[in-house]
Amino acid sequence: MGEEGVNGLTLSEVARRLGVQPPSLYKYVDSLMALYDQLFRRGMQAHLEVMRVAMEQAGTGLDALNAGLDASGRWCLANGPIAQLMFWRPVPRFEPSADAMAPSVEMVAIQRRALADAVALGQLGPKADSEQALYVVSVFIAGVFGQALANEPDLPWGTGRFTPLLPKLMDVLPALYPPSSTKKK
Amino acid sequence: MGEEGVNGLTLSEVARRLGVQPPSLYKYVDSLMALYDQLFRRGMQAHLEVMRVAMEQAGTGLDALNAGLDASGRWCLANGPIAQLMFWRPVPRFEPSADAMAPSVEMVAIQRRALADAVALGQLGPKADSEQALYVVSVFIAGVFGQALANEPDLPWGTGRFTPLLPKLMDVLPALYPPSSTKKK
DNA sequence: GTCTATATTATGATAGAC
DNA sequence: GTCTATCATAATATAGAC
Repeated sequence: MGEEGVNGLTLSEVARRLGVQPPSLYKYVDSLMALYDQLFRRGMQAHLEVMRVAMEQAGTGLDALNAGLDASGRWCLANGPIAQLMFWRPVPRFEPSADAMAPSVEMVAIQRRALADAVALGQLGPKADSEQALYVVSVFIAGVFGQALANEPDLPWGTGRFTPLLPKLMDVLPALYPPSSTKKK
Repeated sequence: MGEEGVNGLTLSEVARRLGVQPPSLYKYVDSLMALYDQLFRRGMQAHLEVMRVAMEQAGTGLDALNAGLDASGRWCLANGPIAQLMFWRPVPRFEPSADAMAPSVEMVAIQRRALADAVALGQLGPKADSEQALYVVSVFIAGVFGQALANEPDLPWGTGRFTPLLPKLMDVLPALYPPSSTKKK
């Protein structure tokens, strides 16, 4: 997928690199689309786990959210093609199964919780406890990750022109959702 | 490209839809990659023109920048697959020619100029007259456009969950690059 | 400027031997 | 669990007739 594009994956090439004949693969996978589904499922699971651990270690509220996005960005950049498969859907006739999508639902939930915590802590105004705020955060991460992957895919997270911008962008969240009082965490 | 993904374009399918045999196409185009280059070049040209007109009509500084990004977003969403070809590079062995890239260079220049104007007008602080500020803006547009195209590709610009966020994000630019004095445009 | 015919290469998938 | 053989399909591209 890295060499030929995400939808350049073929069972023939997989077989070639495994030193095996193509029909042998059908003992392990039902079809090419089933293989994509496996890659999608495992990717979603690994990504969720990485994010969850980072957020739990960081605490609550904005700290957790920032740590989670940082971990997410690192994982996505380190797993470029899988992340593209997960978040950009570049394979026309591939629809992930409900099973494969499950971790994604959970991921949204923990981010939503972090936003609610940030509001409870007075880090953000009440409007940040919303779907819209979640979309804003998703735009930040999608923008940074997308630009990094398209323009400097080989640079590690935290270097280059784009990935260092994510913390700066997260710092303006309070400008978008100003806390009413001035109490700090 | 819309139906099969950007790199699902084939000369055979083009011929099929033109009601023509595949070899006939070689009178008009040297190769599949040359066809991609034409699509890229014309797309870049049209996109630049749309942006330039919108910015000139809107005035200078942040007004021009906002109008340009709005026009850009509309164009990209209305020309999804071409925009993907232009900004995401989803075709592995395709490298746009220098000729095809030329409008892109000009596009960066006019955005840079709008940022400099915004600083001169006191709308943004001096640090906004920088490459970094350009990257921030590109992250905004890439994030919004990417999320819109991936999640709600058929909704027009200005509707849905993501594209209405772009003006709100542009509104926080002064929080990222605060003007030193408080003079307004 | 269009066509037929063809070369070359590749794919996903199945049947069935071992 | 791996293989060979095969089916059906598709792609880019060229040669050369008309």
